Amino acid sequence: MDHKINSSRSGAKKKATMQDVATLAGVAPMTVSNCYRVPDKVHPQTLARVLEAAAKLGYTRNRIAGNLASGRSQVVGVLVPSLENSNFIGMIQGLEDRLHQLDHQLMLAVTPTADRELDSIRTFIERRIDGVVLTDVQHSRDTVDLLRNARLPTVETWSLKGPFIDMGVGFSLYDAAFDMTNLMIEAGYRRIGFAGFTPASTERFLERQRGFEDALRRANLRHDVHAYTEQSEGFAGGRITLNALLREEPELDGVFCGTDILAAGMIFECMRRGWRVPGRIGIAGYGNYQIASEITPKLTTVATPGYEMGVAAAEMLVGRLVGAAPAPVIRDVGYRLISGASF
Amino acid sequence: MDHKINSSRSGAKKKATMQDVATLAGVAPMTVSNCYRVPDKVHPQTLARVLEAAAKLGYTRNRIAGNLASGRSQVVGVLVPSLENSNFIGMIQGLEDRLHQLDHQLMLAVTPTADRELDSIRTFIERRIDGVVLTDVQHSRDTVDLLRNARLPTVETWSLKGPFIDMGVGFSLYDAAFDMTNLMIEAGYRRIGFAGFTPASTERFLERQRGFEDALRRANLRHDVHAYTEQSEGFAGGRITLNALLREEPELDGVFCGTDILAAGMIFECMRRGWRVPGRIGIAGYGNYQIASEITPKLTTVATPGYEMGVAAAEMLVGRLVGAAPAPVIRDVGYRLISGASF
DNA sequence: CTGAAAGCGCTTACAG
DNA sequence: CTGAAAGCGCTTACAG
Repeated sequence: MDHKINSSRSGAKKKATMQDVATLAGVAPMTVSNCYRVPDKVHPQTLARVLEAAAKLGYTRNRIAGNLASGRSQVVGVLVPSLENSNFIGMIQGLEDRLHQLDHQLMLAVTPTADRELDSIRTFIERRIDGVVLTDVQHSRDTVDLLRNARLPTVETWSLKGPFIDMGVGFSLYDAAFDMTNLMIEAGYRRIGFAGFTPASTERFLERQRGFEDALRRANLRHDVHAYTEQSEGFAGGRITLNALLREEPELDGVFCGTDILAAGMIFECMRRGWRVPGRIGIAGYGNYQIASEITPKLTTVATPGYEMGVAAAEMLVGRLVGAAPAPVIRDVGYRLISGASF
Repeated sequence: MDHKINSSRSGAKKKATMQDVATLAGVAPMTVSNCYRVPDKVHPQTLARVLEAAAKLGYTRNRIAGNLASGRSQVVGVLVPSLENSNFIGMIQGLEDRLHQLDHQLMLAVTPTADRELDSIRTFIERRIDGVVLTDVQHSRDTVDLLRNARLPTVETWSLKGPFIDMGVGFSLYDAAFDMTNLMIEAGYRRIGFAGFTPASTERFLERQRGFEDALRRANLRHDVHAYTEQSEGFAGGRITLNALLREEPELDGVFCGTDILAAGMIFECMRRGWRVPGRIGIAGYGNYQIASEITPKLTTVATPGYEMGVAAAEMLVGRLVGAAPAPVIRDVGYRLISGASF
């Protein structure tokens, strides 16, 4: 036998193949294959014999070869614009967990720009991934075309609206804000303000703000107390917006903050003023960032369902691959209100 | 031609192959292959003709087939115990960035337990990854054996000490703490305490504490002012340890906190007391968490080089694969002191 | 610079 | 429950 091909790892024993296992077990290679793919359909004694032979040889199946023959890679690609955002991390975690259970693997690409997204998708397709998970629904024309032409099962996340290339999963920012605001109203708050960032995430903030306003409107309460600050202000934005809100509504008794960073910053500011939270003022957050549970009082906040979205995306993709009944193409995974002590 | 094999995607056009491109371009399949692998060695005119044919057919190479033929997958696996820890995220980011530049892909597994780690490595090997990056140097006997027997290029991270299965990359916690403490000493601080968590991360904290103590010892300063708290206390740990340190050393003028969470909590406590930071007291952090730059004053802290570690791991792995000169097996990526305004 | 031949290690649809 | 034959789409070492 000629081992030259193995030259780069000249010291390595050649890996055992299915053929080797078959020979040792006294069966055909296909039977070995059956042992791994459909063990139920193999006679228990045969199965035992084969597995023993495999163990003796230290055999590990080569799924690359299997992929080529079957046309399925059991790999799903996920693209996120950044790893800084804990929402995306949660989604990756959900994907990984569920995919692992479903015997699929996760290939990750970080794609801060449209070019890089396109590039990574192209590479993923060359690697014959079975499906792809995209962040958000804004993608270049080229990306959309590429995905469509390849007929690659695709899930877009963080939106319920689309337009979707294929499938979508998300939740309603509006509903989340609406519910949270109602919770504050039910708790007795009557003069509630909204604090948000500007202008970066305008679209996403607007949806929250509409939910906020509609809840107040329905309760016949004042719904036009808003304040905005730059994202770059960090915690200081909490002080800035609190001051602004108080100027507009001196009787302010509650604030719905568009993110936990603002909420935390506002709590720090209240601490500085000697205001009790709650008591003097109630504060709601959004995002369930790490700080939400570290701060005192813990924030009552909205958990964005990154993890759940990842799980759903994994299920939608694998469901499609195994050819189950055509599942719904858009999934609403909802959200959770995390109950803290900040109002 | 029989298309039945394609049954699960019956509507799909069959994908073009290298053979198809070759036929259209009037060359041999191998020449098409050459166009992709070694374009420099192909006559420019031939190259152009082939690429044109490929474009016309919407051809995308099938790297799965290439992998099988070449024995190289150009995929690197990374295993992290959790995605909650921003240090690991940084490492993944570094890996992904560098790997992308080197035309390799990243497969990710989250492995909170030793069993899951072993399981994922097994799957990775079945997928014939070219190398693997592990978190830390504590791995089960089975994992070590599996990796050794497979002769899979392996990099273990976050340690300089090993013992390593193969290669290792890390930095010195001791040096980082030593340098930071010296910085405080040079800044004029004379009664510096150390605040840490207990008992979770004992080993890693001890290394920091030794660096801290040696720096003070060298300057003939008191080096036995320590306080510990539970990790679960979050920011409150800053208050707890500050109080404890003050009981031991009423003249305390500085604190080196084992993590930014403690440092931030301590700043909040100082805020509450009306103490200026710095001025009344100087505070150093560790970890360069997100909060380090969000808080006022910004923390002077140690940046753990997760990103750099990922980059280094990518280079070590790919370097090994292309068979470059046997590179050093252990790499110290150092650390950076982030200069804030907290002392 | 170009290419013929063999082979990478599996899985497929099916018959027995 | 078992297996013969063909084929998945590339890359290899080499000769010309």
